Amino acid sequence: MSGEKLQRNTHQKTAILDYMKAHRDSHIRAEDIISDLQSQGETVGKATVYRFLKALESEGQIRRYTISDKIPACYQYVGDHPECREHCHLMCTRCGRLIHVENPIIKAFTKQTMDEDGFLIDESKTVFYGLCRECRETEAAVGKDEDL
Amino acid sequence: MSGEKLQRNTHQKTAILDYMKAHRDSHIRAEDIISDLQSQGETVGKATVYRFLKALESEGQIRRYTISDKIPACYQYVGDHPECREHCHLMCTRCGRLIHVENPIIKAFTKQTMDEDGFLIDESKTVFYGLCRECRETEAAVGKDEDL
DNA sequence: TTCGCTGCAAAAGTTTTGCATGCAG
DNA sequence: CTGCATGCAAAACTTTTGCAGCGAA
Repeated sequence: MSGEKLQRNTHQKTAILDYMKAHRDSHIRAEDIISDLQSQGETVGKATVYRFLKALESEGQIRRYTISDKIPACYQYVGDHPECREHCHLMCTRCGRLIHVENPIIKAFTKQTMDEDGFLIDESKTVFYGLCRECRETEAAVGKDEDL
Repeated sequence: MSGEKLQRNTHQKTAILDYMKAHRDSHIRAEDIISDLQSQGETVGKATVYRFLKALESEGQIRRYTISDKIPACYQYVGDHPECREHCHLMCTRCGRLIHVENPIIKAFTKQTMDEDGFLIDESKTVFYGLCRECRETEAAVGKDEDL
């Protein structure tokens, strides 16, 4: 639970984690990390990226998910501190933005679900999908469906 | 919006959709559908399965997601009728069981999120992850961590 | 009969692995 | 120094596509 998977602190790991943190409000693919870091002059191979991404995911620092058909897997930084996982997230299916929400209503729902269904919700894993304000406004203005 | 993508009704499509409905309480991979249907004597190729799965997903009848590192993509039937999407789901990360929940608390949360953040939640896409009663009991009894 | 659907196999992508070398501790 | 981590390239998978033939309407 308090796992230290980073047995050695390499500049590759630092670069990847920094990248994830810097892009915490958007969805990024493994490929993005690789090409962006490499064009920044960082030496990093895809094997390292995939390996470290997987390690971070099992530590709970990042989350892996699918937004659309076109993008099989993307990753997002969700926080390394326990309190960062005490809330749930809203993800915009249009722009990929991730919004953190801490809301007592969800706590009430979590409790009720446990009482009625015996189901223990892990809030940190919960993501509400929908459209953020900006995307709704854009969509309303354009009146179109262009997906990403 | 009222799409009829099934322009022709073939036994392959029927078999795939029936399979999805029959297994609506668990997570299944494309590969499972292919091998299970084929061992039932159904002639169905993987191209057809992937094509139809994608069509069903864009229609909203099934949902695609990732549970664990080991399983990149799994699919689940979530209903073809509009009212079926008026609720959200609890998914057990241990056994993959999907539980349907209709709860006024969530409606309140949806409304509040819209008022405060301008974020329009699509409830039908929402999944709460956690442990179902059975898996919690099993886990408590075994006191172990074996994942799926 | 028509033309959308299917299966096959090849192609395109994505992720993992083996192994020699590099570098953090 | 020691041995975990990295990069490369090949392997293993997953998903998509082209195309000829099938079969539902």
